[in-house]
Amino acid sequence: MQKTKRQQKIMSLVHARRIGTQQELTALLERAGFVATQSSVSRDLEELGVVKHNGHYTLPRATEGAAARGLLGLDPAGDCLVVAKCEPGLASAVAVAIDRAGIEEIVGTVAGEDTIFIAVPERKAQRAVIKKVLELFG
Amino acid sequence: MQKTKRQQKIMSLVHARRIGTQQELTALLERAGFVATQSSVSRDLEELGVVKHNGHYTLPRATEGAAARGLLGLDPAGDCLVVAKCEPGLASAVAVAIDRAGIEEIVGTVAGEDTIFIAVPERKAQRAVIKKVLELFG
DNA sequence: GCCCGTTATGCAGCAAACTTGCATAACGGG
DNA sequence: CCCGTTATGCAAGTTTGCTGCATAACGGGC
Repeated sequence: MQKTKRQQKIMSLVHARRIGTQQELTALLERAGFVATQSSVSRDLEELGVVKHNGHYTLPRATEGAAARGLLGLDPAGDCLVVAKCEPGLASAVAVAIDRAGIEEIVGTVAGEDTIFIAVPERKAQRAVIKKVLELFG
Repeated sequence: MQKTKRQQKIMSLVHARRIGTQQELTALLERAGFVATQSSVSRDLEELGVVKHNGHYTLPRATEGAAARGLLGLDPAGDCLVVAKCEPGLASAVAVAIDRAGIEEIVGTVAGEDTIFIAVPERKAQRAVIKKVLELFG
């Protein structure tokens, strides 16, 4: 099974260059010896949590603006959770900001010391929420 | 798949009575509606970490050690959550210990008064996390 | 050492889950 | 409304997991 290695390659490619389309990424993968279709690439990006931002794919890493406000990272978990990592003690403040944004896909949030659990209805909403929260803190 | 339920039954049986052999346990299981061979029971005991001590099977020291440090139980919930029950007031301390362990499958944790939610990426990771946390507190 | 009761394990068969490509639907900018 | 791009239902092929059978390995008692 080459899925794992292909995804690793995708991560390094996404990190190294500005990739605008899945077709482009598919071609780069093929040049690296990983033959796959756009379907698979789409699913890989989904699993890896890579999002398209400003016209190119990028790791869902919190921006400087977000870090300045306590948000360090966002990760999907299962189908219905998004986990936000925050600087110690700031999770509640970040959660309040997220709650106030009134993002429709969010069912509810729970904040601990440095972590927030954000409940969403289903997988599709995870990416939307990650994107919107990043925008909120960008 | 009845493996999980069978193992739960094994745990309750081991907790409730003095069971001296796997044959005996197999018979008790069958009486409870779980038909399985000694092979499977052997593998179950291995997975559950049940050991033979003083001539009968007993729950591993790991659990006792864990209780001494505030952790009372671990249960999967849905596909992406593991719920840890703790002694009142100790959830945060237990959560800190879990966080510090740096278990790779864990996406994030949120601690309440006596309960911790542990987010994992998917179902497969639940078992791994439960096992690793138990080892941590053993 | 030799039995014999007990436990562990290699192997094969079956079932469930995963991965993938194809075709096509859904989305979104212009 | 188009068209480039991305997501997804479906089916085929593959992998992984669970199980029982047969049997090997272990361990206490003699």
